[in-house]
Amino acid sequence: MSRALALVDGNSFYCSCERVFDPRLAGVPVIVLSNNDGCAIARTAEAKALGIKMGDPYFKIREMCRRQGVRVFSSNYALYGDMSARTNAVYRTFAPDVEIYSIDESFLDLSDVRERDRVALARDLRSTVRRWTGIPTCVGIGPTKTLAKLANHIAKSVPELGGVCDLSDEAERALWLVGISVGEVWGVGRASLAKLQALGVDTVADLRDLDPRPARKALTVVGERIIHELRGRACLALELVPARRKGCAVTRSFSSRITERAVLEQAVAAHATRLGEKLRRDGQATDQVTVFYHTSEHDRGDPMRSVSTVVHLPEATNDTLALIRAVRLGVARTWREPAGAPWRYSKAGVITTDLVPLSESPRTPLGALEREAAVHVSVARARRGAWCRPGSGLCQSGRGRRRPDATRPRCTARLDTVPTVLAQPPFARASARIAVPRAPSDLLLVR
DNA sequence: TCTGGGGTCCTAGGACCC
DNA sequence: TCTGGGGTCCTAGGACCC
Repeated sequence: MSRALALVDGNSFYCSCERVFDPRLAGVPVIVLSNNDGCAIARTAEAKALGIKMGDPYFKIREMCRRQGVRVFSSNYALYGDMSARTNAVYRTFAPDVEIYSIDESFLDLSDVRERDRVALARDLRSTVRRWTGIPTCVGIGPTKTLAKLANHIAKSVPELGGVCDLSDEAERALWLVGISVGEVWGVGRASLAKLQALGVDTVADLRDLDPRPARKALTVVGERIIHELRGRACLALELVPARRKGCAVTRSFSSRITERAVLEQAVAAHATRLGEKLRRDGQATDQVTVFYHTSEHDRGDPMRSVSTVVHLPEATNDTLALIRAVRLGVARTWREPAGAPWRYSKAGVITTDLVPLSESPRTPLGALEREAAVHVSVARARRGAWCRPGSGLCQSGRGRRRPDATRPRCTARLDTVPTVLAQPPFARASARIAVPRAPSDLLLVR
């Protein structure tokens, strides 16, 4: 039996969750906003038809929403998480092997289902999920994850398919691939799209037929994997056991700009508290916390400041009080009283990137090496327009799906690096790393 | 002409995802 | 007035070691 994966995703998932609990929202444009009601992160088809884009700042569309009768919701992640669990419970009654890929997407292993029965099963799955949870879904089927994703994209964009698309058949698949832009492929973002277009690659079929070796030069091994996946050769495995989380962050924009140290300290303490909750829930711990805070890149003309500092803890912990002490220390080491116009900070957060299972965290070793925490403070003049958050790994121009503005200046902020030795002696952590044998080929992630 | 060589570890930054 | 909050993986290059 041939390998077959289905990607099932909830349509406009957050909006659909809201609709489950208020049937009057059916047929009405609905959007859900990000934290602080900053921008639109979920839109129903009716809202998309009004021209509302993913990530649109709410203040720019507020008036239009009012005029058009768009129902607007703040996000409610407890609700969405609960609904996600319900949909996955239904998926498991159709396929025992399910990888939960995101809050609204799961891969199902349909390899044991006969090829001619797969579409019917997918239709049954859709209607059952709709009946039992109220959530509308689409299903894409293919021999690899990348093709299942693409099939799901087709299922969503071609209404005649009734929400299900099966790309198992190679000849039929080839017909679809010539008509789809390469930018729709999972893993091809804005930067890769530009490189591919320069190589004369416009459609998914073009990419499938590209020689993998030059592709690797332009797009790294990731691009080479995509090509093999598009040809039906699986490079990405179904991951049934969720991987241990490697990092954890709690960050928030302030609802309004802040200038006072006490307010900042309160905020980072709250973030540290939340961080401790997340770590304890996962049975993880950390021995270093990065604290950052910065002014807004949108406040051109204001004095700008971006701070990121690493605070080392004596031993790995997930204790709230220890984490709060650490982040307050981070603020104490970096806070500056303004000489002139105050810095108006827009966002703060705490990040850990080196989590260990609590059971593995070693006791403080005697005579351990002292380490230094470097405090990076960048001061960028607004008129120069340069801006980044050094040391945080969170450069605005390079991360996430933020940065639609290609003209935004790159990170050229001047860095003043001020090494700071903490009063509390930091300690090196005995290595908890376990050597993992390398896969025979770096291409194949399938086990 | 020519400045050792190779391995590992770590970090910063880029790119992508939802 | 008002522009999200998380994550992952890959590569290059420096530090360090023998």
